[in-house]
Amino acid sequence: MNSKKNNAATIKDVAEAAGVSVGTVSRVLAKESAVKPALQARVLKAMADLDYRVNIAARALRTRQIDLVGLILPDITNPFFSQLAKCVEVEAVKRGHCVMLASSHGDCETESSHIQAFLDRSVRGIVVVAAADGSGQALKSPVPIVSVDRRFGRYPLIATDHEKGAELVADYLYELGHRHIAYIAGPQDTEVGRLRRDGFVKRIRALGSRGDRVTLKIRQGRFDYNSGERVARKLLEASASLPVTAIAAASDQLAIGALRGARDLGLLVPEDVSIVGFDDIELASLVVPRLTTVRQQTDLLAKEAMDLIFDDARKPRSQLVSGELVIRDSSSSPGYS
Amino acid sequence: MNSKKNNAATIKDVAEAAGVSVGTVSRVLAKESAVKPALQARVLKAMADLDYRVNIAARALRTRQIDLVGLILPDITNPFFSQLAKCVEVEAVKRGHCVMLASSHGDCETESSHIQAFLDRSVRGIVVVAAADGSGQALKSPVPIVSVDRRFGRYPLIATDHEKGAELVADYLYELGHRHIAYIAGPQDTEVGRLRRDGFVKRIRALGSRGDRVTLKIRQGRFDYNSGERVARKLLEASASLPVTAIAAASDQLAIGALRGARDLGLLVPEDVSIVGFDDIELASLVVPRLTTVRQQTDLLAKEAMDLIFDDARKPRSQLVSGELVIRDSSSSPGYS
DNA sequence: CTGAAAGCGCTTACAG
DNA sequence: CTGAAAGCGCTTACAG
Repeated sequence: MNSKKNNAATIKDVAEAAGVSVGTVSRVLAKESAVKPALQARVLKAMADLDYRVNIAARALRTRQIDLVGLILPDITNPFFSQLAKCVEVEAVKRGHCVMLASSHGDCETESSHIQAFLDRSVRGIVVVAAADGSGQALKSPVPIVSVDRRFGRYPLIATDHEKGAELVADYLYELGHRHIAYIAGPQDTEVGRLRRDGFVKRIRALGSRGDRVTLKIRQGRFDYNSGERVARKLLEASASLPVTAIAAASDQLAIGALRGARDLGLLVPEDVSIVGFDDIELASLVVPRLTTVRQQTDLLAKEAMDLIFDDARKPRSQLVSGELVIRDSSSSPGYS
Repeated sequence: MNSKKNNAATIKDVAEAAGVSVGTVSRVLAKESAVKPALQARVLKAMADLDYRVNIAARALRTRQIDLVGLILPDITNPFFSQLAKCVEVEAVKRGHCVMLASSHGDCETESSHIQAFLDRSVRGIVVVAAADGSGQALKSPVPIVSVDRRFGRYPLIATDHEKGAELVADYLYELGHRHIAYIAGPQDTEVGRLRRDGFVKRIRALGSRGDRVTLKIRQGRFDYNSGERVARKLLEASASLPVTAIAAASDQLAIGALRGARDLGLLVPEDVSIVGFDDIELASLVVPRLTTVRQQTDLLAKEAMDLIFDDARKPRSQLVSGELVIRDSSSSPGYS
């Protein structure tokens, strides 16, 4: 019976080939512990000769840790989330980790079952964009969890300063001279939806009470293209008597839907109505006309989140990342032609 | 010393609590093997009482398998790929598996290092959209690998019938009466780019040699928005003398970029120029005007790929999924007003 | 600095 | 049908 099987080489095979103990091989694997150069060289050669690859499962069983971070998103096809996923993956790879991806489809139970699955797999940490407000309340986790964009349970949240971002838009539209404004809100059962709306509405009201009066219509949408189109249409059809000159939307997708809605009614943007979004997804600069919006710095959001997971020293706490107003072609002073 | 630690319960704890051997617990875990109902009930109760969760790493070490499939994409922010990722995730969850996501960023070395990382983690199989033509040639894998959309090495490929899809577009434009046509090709170092171009060009030439002559301009783009805009602009500016009445693009992103380019030149779509895409990403039905395109059935692509990974019985082999022409508002007969 | 050995938590022949 | 036991491939005190 040949001791050499056609299976992959193990640490034992390497130890034999190098004429050392498995402990020594393990130590050169770990890099930290000092091993005499001569032995180290022999071990390295044996590993190369045998095409040795460490067995991750065995290591995970011993150390109760694995180079893996979990990422849970409501919907990977949402361009903002896919942008975020990309950045999270980049940050994970930088740290020598892989990422496991799961979709909650906006459902809390699906979400928590995925979290449990990640925990079962001994992930190093979990990044989650919560499925809905109030999800994840009951959860206890042995590893760091950090929520991004939408808060999960009582875990720290890394998010854009939605309120301030929305204020930027309010200031901008008011300064342009708009006094008949509509706001298409995101879902009010999400914190993001509420913060953006509150930031916008409060600021507009404040401006209106100090200076010129402003009429403000608030409409409810989801975050997607279709509801943006539908709501904008109703808004613009209905406004024959008291026309709205500007629409601020809670997301770029809503705004892009609104662009469509306006177009279908034969209205020109920005001549007849200005439209402003939020997020600055890739598409925002490509639609016709290019969309004025608030840029979320996804790379920073991802980096902060991963720092929170990997920096054991740092106290885990929520953090806001500022949004930036990006002015493009979908906005102008009212009545401009 | 208390035998009860604050660590999670193991199979041994469950065995003790239920008064059976660990083998028996393992058997009820496996479900297959028959265990007497009375014992089974005791074990189940003990598991519930102790909030027992099986240790995946230990199981993986023993069985050399883990409920994990790998997914490698050139770029998750590409809407077609993110759609595909969503479908793959859904199919994986159906089969009780998690998915690991990695981005190759179009780089072959990054790609192969991710493949290796997946293999090291004992994934059940890998789905990969190749970074570039010819990538993955050298690779040997102990688990099934299947490529989707862009072939990886000599592994089976599940893809839309790009050639036939492109022919659909050629037939459609010709029948509408277009005789001055441009094609914006995808990268020719990708099979997809070549197949779509060849399908389109050959069919147009065939039609042109049998019936009315057709002038066909072929331009080179990548698959993204920006190159579509740039190329379309040059094409339409240059065509003052011999105007092009229709542009077929190798992807929706190209086509949407072309829409922008046309718009910036003051051209109306479809009145001045028809534009047709390929893929049917979500956005295609939301841009202004709605884009005529060829729909790729991502759900089917994902399902076939996963079937290939999980159906050990089935002979792994490539398969084409048909594309469907979706006619919307960006195309019409030439000279239509 | 290095080796011998225990042990992580499972699964699975092997008996009975 | 069930139990006792070996063993998957590592890491890490423990000696020396």
